Amino acid sequence: MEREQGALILRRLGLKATPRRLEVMQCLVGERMYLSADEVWNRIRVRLGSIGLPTVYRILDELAEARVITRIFSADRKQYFFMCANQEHHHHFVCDSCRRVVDFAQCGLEGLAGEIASSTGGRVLSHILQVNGLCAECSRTESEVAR
Amino acid sequence: MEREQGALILRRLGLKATPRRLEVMQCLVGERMYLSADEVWNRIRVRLGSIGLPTVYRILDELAEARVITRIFSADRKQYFFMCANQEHHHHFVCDSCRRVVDFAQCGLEGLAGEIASSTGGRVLSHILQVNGLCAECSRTESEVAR
DNA sequence: ATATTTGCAAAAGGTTTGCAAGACG
DNA sequence: CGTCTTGCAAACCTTTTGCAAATAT
Repeated sequence: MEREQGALILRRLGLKATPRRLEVMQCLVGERMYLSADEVWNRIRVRLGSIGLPTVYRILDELAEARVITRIFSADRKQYFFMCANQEHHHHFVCDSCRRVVDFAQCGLEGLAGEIASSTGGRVLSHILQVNGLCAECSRTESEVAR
Repeated sequence: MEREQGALILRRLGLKATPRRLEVMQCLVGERMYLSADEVWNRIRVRLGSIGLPTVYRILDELAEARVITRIFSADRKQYFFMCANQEHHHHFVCDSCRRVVDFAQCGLEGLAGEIASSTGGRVLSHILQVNGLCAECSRTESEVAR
């Protein structure tokens, strides 16, 4: 992501285009994997000289709120963040080994929502769907190791 | 769940059938909704006289590990627990209002796994699927209020 | 100029741990 | 009786907050 493009997104959100925000965005775009707040912090700290962890949290919250980035569910109860190019309804295939994320659109839950509604009488409002596994590369590496 | 039945489950897991464990299990069976550790604690505290919150956590961990209970994902980063009668592969329809849980089996993800594997070259190992909304009762109540 | 943003230190809050005392089988 | 459990207090660790100083527009 160009610096200018990041600034544009921020202004559209009514946020000032500060170096800290631009670095956070650039960091998340640069990675093809999800990161925790402190991982983002450690990466951009080097380049910014100094930035507080609370600031990173504040920025990540703003961006997640604005749906510029996505929170990833994790069993360790930590928050992870990922920049998705895709703004349509979609889900993530998350690699358990390298944490890379691949989007996929098909979720087939529209039909399921109808089934649940008619069988239970309730109303479906949202859903969480995340597929975990090994990406192509890690899958290959693992089978080589096994040999 | 009968007390004796709970004891049987515990013994099969190689765990001693202590009053604390039995109460935790009975509490979760009695509720048709998911509970946080401290909610379980507050409920069984009354009957046990005294029990520490760490003990509740330890018991919930053991039971979740053994898949006797399920952890529920929540946006507030707290852990919630629910006893599922159903041991087959299934998912939960969670009511956002009263937190009641309804199982459903259909998830249609077998096909999706294949699609992801063939399009990305990766391997699907697991998935998280949870549907949120309003159960029949809460859905009804809400529309009454709206009137 | 002024509202927004940030750093710092400290608090919050859920969860975990260490260890001695107690209970189950 | 020996091993598994539990209570208690304290630690942990991620995330949040308060407020004064700095910065973007």
